[in-house]
Amino acid sequence: MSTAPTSTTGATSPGRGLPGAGRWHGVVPGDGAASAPGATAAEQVAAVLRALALEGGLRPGEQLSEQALGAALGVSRNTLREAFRTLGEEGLVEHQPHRGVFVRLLRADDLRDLWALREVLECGALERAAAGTPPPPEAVGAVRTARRRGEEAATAGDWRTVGTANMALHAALAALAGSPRTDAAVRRLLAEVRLAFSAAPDPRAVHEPWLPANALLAELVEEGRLAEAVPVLREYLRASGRSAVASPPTA
Amino acid sequence: MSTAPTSTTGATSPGRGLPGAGRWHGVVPGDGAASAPGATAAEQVAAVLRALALEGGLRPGEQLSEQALGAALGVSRNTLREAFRTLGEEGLVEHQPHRGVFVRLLRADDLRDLWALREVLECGALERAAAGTPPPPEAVGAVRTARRRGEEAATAGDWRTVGTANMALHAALAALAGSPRTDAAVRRLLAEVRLAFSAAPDPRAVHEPWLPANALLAELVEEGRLAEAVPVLREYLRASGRSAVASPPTA
DNA sequence: GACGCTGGCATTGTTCAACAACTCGCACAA
DNA sequence: TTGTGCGAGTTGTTGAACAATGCCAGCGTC
Repeated sequence: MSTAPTSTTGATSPGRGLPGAGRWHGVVPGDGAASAPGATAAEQVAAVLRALALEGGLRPGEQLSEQALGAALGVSRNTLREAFRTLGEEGLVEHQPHRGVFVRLLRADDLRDLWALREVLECGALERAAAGTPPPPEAVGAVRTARRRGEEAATAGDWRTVGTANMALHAALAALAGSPRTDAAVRRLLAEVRLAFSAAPDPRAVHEPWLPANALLAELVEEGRLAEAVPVLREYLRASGRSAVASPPTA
Repeated sequence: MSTAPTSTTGATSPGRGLPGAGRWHGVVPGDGAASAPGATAAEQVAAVLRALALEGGLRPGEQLSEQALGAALGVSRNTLREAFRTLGEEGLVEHQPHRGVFVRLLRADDLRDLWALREVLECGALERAAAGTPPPPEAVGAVRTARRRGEEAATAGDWRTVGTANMALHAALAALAGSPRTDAAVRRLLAEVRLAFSAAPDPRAVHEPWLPANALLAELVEEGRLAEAVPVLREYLRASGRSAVASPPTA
């Protein structure tokens, strides 16, 4: 299991310890990974690291040294620790007491678990939305926007953005239920899903196949046919899960 | 540590001081809420505060002062902050930047949301358990144990423990699916549920009515009739949710 | 009297330096 | 080869200090 080549650099490697350490400096100030200006430093740091992990800037299994990262990001160890705790609850990093914080490494079992729970949560949310009062226009708009963004990015060949839009679409579908706790749970799961995809060598192969299904789902939602969207989403997730498990990210 | 005035802090605060502040001292040392000895201080603090919040030791809406609490618990502000972060992710406290952390206050909408998601998650987990391979004996044993504990506590008239066992039973039911992420999500939800119940004036009225349903569920599970347990659990949760919303905790 | 402003004050946010506690790799000895 | 102790390095925690923010009371104005 410890086949991870990155683990060897765990202790002290002045030159090669942290891959692309210097780049963090360029990421810190006013990075595109917008974090609210009013946010605290810990939240900003968490946002930066989240973006980094989700875009493949951090290798799964890699250890995040408090001292090195704190220096690179220009924050104190205490602030960095608060950010770590936030990311830990999101499932992006793993905290091992007295050992350190490691970028989460997802295995086949994790992927199965992830997709199984997604099916329960997302389909459950959509079912609730279908059973209750029609969702507000903004919620439907979010679905439409996510679909459009994904298709535009696909046209532009920006497959990583397609992946982002894809996650946004699923979040928007779940948000139709109008349940803040469902939203939070789905957000957590999708963060892990993105982490799993972040290491994919060919983003296009990962994201492109689902564009037609996304379009169908968005159209059903826009037409208010939520009940019909539920089985579509369920089949979608099952196929997607099989695909993800078949091509494990940590080949 | 012995510095427990807590009155000085409220010097300029004519409105509301910290209700029951002095009681913290009695709970801190070797409290029943056992936290693993190997755990870090931050985790121990989180465990103490969690137990306090769940047993009504902290009033919903109450502000948790870093300085006062840190002094009372004998830890530094930084450590306390880490514990706050943990509890915040569990939904037990709410962190408002530059204002402080407050014990979570659950409103009627929160209760509706909570129970709706419980239905999706718990029933979804049970359905999955029914569809897959039979759960391991330990998982079934956990259900049996939780049921027994609840009934014993009821006989003894210890209704707060009945509530705890009740939550454990629901967690055990969801755990039959064998999904770590489902377990984590359910644990989070149940923590909030316990928080909602913590302020109940009459624990018996809250917990006693569900003992028969618990027994039925446990028996179905022990006999391997998981599929039959699903609708039972669903009706259970709907009735329980109606009851909880009908008698809001912050009457 | 009601409203808006401007202070002071308490609390939170963050940093820093230091020490304690722990893990891990490595040399050494049986 | 195996076990053990040592030492370096990391994480855990503290305490103090300062900055930034929010709250509240007092004041003046309308």
